[in-house]
Amino acid sequence: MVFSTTTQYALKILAYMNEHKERLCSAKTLSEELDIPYKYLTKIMTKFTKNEMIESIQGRYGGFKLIDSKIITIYDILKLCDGDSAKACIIGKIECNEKKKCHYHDAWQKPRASIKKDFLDADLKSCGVKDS
Amino acid sequence: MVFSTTTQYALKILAYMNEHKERLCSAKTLSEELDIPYKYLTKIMTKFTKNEMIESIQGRYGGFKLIDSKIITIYDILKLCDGDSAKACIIGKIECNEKKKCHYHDAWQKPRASIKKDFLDADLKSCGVKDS
DNA sequence: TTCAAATACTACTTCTTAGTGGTAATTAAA
DNA sequence: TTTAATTACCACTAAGAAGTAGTATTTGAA
Repeated sequence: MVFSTTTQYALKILAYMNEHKERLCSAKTLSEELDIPYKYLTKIMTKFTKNEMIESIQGRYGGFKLIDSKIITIYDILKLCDGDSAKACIIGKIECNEKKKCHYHDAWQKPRASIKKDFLDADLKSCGVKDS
Repeated sequence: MVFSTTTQYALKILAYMNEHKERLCSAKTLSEELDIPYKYLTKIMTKFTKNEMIESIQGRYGGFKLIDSKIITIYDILKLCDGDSAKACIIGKIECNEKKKCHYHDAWQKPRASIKKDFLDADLKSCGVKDS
């Protein structure tokens, strides 16, 4: 189980944008600051924009920014980049449920539930913020 | 976050072998029963054998079997197929720890701990067995 | 209105994972 | 000792993810 390169990039990018939400972030800046290949990064940004996770402003002095009103969870990010992170069955069995369990069903339940719940709770804008 | 095809195959294979530990399982049988491409399966089996996760018996009437004395956890299987499933930092930051946390550190702790603990506890031979 | 700096788009290359093909080596039964 | 069914090995192809290249489009300032 691994988070793809794209997912890791995505998480880094959004965390950076969140830390600098007062200004636009250009692809050039993001690429340099986060050490992500420029062209690959722009691809990811376009994807985010199309999925309305962020807003893009074109033309000179343009860039990207988070949408104030929008809540983005870690789960949303993973889902967009890698697909559903907490699939019901670890071995992809269709008929795997509480009544008819695959061999690994019980062992997978806790990690899976934790991933789903904790990542759905983890709003990008607040998850790095200390409780006070 | 996704379990690779190889990992899913591996989990299926070992669960099947565990359910039939009284006899040898040939690659042909495993391939047919579990619907895994034969040639790809034999590659995985060789890998398992080399890592001493299972035992292989060559020649006619040969096949594969679990080693009675050997404990195999889900964690072992994931590690062999996909690498460490519970990396310390979700975005691969080297300096990410309790003192200096990355943006996602706290959100990742519970799922990560659950994966590590519950998968290390999940012995192949007993994880599908009901408590009695 | 021109221009430079930015995003958007299309297509390609490279690398890794998944899957295939052929053959050698092994082994127990007949 | 022959044979057939098995694992082991080597090399290839196919598909998908990661990364690159070039160009079109957009846009605000000079």
